Amino acid sequence: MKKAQLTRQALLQKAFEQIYTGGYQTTSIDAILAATAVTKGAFYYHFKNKDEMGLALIEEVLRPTLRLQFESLLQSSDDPLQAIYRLMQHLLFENDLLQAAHGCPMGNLTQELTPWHPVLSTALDQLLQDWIQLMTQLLQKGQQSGFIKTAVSARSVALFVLSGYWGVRSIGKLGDSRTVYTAYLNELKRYLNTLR
Amino acid sequence: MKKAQLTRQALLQKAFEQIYTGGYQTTSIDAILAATAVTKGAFYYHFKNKDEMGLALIEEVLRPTLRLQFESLLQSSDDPLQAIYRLMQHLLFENDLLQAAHGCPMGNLTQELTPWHPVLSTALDQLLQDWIQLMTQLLQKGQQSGFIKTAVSARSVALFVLSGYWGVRSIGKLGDSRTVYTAYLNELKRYLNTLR
DNA sequence: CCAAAAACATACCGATCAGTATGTTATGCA
DNA sequence: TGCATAACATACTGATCGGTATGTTTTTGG
Repeated sequence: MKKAQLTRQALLQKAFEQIYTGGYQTTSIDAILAATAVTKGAFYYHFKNKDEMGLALIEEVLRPTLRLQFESLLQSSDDPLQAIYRLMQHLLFENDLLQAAHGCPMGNLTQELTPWHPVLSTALDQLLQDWIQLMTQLLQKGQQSGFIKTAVSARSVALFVLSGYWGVRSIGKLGDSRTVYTAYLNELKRYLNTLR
Repeated sequence: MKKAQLTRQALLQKAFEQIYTGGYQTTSIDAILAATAVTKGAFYYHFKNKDEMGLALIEEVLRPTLRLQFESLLQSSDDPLQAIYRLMQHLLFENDLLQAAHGCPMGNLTQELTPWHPVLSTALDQLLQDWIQLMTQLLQKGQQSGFIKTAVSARSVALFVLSGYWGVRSIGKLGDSRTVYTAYLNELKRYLNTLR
């Protein structure tokens, strides 16, 4: 990789970390520069402004990461319900990029930016739609292969599951996230089994 | 009510509106003052600083509102599962204080403040714990009166339901909230029935 | 009615922060 | 090798915003 691309990646990476743990507004460009030992001139050479960096962050960091998670989800089991459960378990407990106290990166950004930043919100919406659609298709395939009863709406289930995930990550940011997550996973497992 | 208390209430009310629709950081004190025709001197007479106003907002606006919602929930039906469903339906569609595009006030604040504001986060956590506990007790009563199977954990269910609610309100802020909400409610109803 | 405190008004300050202006150095290519 | 441009460095600006200093008005109690 060219050296210039390396600094760009470094900026995006540190920006992601700081924004994930501290929020978008709270993370100043100066703080990112201090953490990366990059200067302001370099930053504004690579990005027109802070928002464009945010956009690049969504497209070049968040999107590939999510894609990766979902691919491992697809390979984790033939049974889509078990695959979904394992994914959630992984996202809540085992993934070392995600930390309990800091919630879901995408959920965090959505919540913070939605009221006042239409451009980034639209980008996040597109990501979410992909996410929903992938899980819906997975569930539909599960219905065709007889794993899941056909009486339920795959899209509703996908939405229901993702809602629960976003929500529990929010709740986990407040109190004792470990016990919250285990309680949630228990009930999620029970819920998923009612779909068979 | 004394005149001084009226201005205090006006400040909290407008602050709530602006913070609910625009976020905590984005809402400047100056903006609140402009909306209320109150001056800065009056503001800092009533509140030591912005954060103390945020705390008053949580305790004096959010808490009573939630309490009100829950009381109407308790009176809405003998069947706790139906009561919960009706509450969610009401919160998502019928409540005119809450608007689809702006999410859940408490969820919004939690998401935005958690990373960097421990004091307000603690206050929000206490509110949430009340919320969870009330719903847990409601479910336990439902188990005792035979509405709900005793095999499930009331606390897990409460957490599961509240997570879904917070999550779907987040998701609803992004895209077409109406269809999202209806799909969610459909699956929620199905889920709740599996608890019988 | 009048002092004292409550309640409010106005002008200002200092820090932060996104963004810019203007440079300098590194790199690739003819 | 030299030059054009990419890539970065430094110093600065203008606006915003939370908070303060210092007033003035209003209310209250004796």
